Amino acid sequence: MEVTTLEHSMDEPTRLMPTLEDCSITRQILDRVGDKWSVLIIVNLGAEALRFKELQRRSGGISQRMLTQTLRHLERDGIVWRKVTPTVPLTVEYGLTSLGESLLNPLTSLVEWVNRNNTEIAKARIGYDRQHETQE
Amino acid sequence: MEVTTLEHSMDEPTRLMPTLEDCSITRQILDRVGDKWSVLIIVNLGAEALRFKELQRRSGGISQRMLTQTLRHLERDGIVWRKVTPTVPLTVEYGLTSLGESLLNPLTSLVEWVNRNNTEIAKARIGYDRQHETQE
DNA sequence: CGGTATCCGCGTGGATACTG
DNA sequence: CAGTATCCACGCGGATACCG
Repeated sequence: MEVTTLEHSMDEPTRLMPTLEDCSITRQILDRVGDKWSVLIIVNLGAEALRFKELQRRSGGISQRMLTQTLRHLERDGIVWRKVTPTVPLTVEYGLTSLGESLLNPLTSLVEWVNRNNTEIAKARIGYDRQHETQE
Repeated sequence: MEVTTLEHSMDEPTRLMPTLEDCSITRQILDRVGDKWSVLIIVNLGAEALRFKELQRRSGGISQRMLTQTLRHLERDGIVWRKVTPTVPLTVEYGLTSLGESLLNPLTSLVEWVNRNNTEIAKARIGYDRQHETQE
């Protein structure tokens, strides 16, 4: 990976800036992370492997269709595994692969950033909205 | 770096992640990060403050409308600042606030994760697709 | 230069019904 | 239980035209 040394006058030391604009694959993965349910599913599976119905219950109001779709995408990307036990009725379990586990870390730091800064963001929004409510 | 095998016993009730499903604000920020252009804009502004046109040129094929919209959202959230200099013609500069700078870190780790694992993901996709191409 | 306004196609995702 | 199939509303985002 090429390292771009940036002369930051901020308190930040040198940071390597990964080029992302040229990798279409990066865009694709980011889209996956950014879609409506992926993060929630990954986090829920991060604690333990779960069956379909249980996963659905823990994921708030996700519909059956969206849960299936999201799981298929994540399975295709090698982030979750799927194990079918042919009992009657069927038992299907989902969990994170090692790749998925490794994704949990950057994802966690992102979620933690949000949790750390959500009040500041909320304040910023209020300030912005007040300043721009000249006329409605 | 190999994945630290975090083996969660099934009876382990404690969560290793902050709960995100109950915070609607978290969902909102994640949506922002996940939308088509935000990450690209933030990373581009991470290097240096930029004027509108220059930012547009560095952001590949983003349209004027989407760039404006994305910047307004990020400004509202307190992630980027906007400075207007009333020259003729107008000079408008955008940059990251300290909040935005702090977001750069988790974002970078996420992008780096993608860069580290994109080949593995690509392989996983090929394998999945081959296994599921029963008929086309 | 740095936007806003308008139109519109297309994909995302919800609701519902049905299957193995 | 764990899906698939179908229909459809909504909003994202592109293209284009115009403004201060």
